[in-house]
Amino acid sequence: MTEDRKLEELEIIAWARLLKVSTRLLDVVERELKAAGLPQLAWYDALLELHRAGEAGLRPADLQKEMLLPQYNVSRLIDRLEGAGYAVRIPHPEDGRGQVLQITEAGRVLIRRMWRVYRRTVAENFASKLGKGDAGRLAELLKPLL
Amino acid sequence: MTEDRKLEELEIIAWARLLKVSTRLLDVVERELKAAGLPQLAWYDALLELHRAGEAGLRPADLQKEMLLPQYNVSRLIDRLEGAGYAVRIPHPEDGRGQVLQITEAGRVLIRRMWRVYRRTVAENFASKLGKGDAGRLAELLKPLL
DNA sequence: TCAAGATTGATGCACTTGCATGAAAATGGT
DNA sequence: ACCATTTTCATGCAAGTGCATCAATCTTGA
Repeated sequence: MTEDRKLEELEIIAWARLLKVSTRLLDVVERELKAAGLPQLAWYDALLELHRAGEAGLRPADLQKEMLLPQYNVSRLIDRLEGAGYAVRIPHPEDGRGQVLQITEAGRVLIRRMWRVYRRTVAENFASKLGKGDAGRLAELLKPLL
Repeated sequence: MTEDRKLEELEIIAWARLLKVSTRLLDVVERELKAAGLPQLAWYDALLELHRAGEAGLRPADLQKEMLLPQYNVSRLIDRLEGAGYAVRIPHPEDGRGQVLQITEAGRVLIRRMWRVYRRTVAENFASKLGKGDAGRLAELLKPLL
């Protein structure tokens, strides 16, 4: 049974703050990436998944699940990644409908360049503002929400 | 001086989790709103600001600051709100360039309808998953990030 | 084995967003 | 008072997203 009680004041505040913090930080990250002449964070996320998948590659549907994006959106994101030379589509050897995605060397280079900017931005705007041990506490608090 | 040390593992985890939780929950909220035949959350945010501004109304530039949206985006959001009858643009009496935005009665009705769905979704997917006192702790941890 | 249904991925079309720029009014320095 | 600058808001055009739907292939059950 799902609870149906009213939201407490503190719960609303926590939710609002969570929302504000994450959108604001995402905003900063996107701005920094753009300022550095780099693509959107979504490209990073996608390429990172492909990178992790390694030689075996990843199927679009799996990428979709990881990224919480609608199918058509993934399809077009791949279009652009492939167009830019950061990933390739390979026909799936066993499933004639599907394909396998792999990151290219250029893609790996891009990931590293993006990570430098990403890491710095998160360090400056997130990590450095937390007190000692707070990151761990925050992670713990958020765990049940996943 | 901004810190430049590497990110600790726990900090990365906290950041990733924060991101995941907020985007996932936002996703659910948007889906629930749509399922209820209601507009996007952005409309709620905008109308709520206008509602809070009361009789005096709000200038587009102020709305923009609150909502963290680019100027052109706010301009067009207002177009749609006005087109749908939820808000009105009134020429600013003293500043000939500007205008004042006011929520309409229909807008107030919409807010209430949206809040019911919004509240329920946040209660079910956020508040109810937190332990006793965790909302307060979460809010405290996030405070310095604002 | 074969037809019904499910799964995988792409795409046409309408709408939204991003970017650059514009027009109109206000402000500020001389 | 006047011109240059700034502020406020809108908009044309390109790019991205949402939605519905499609074609191709795979799976399942009789």
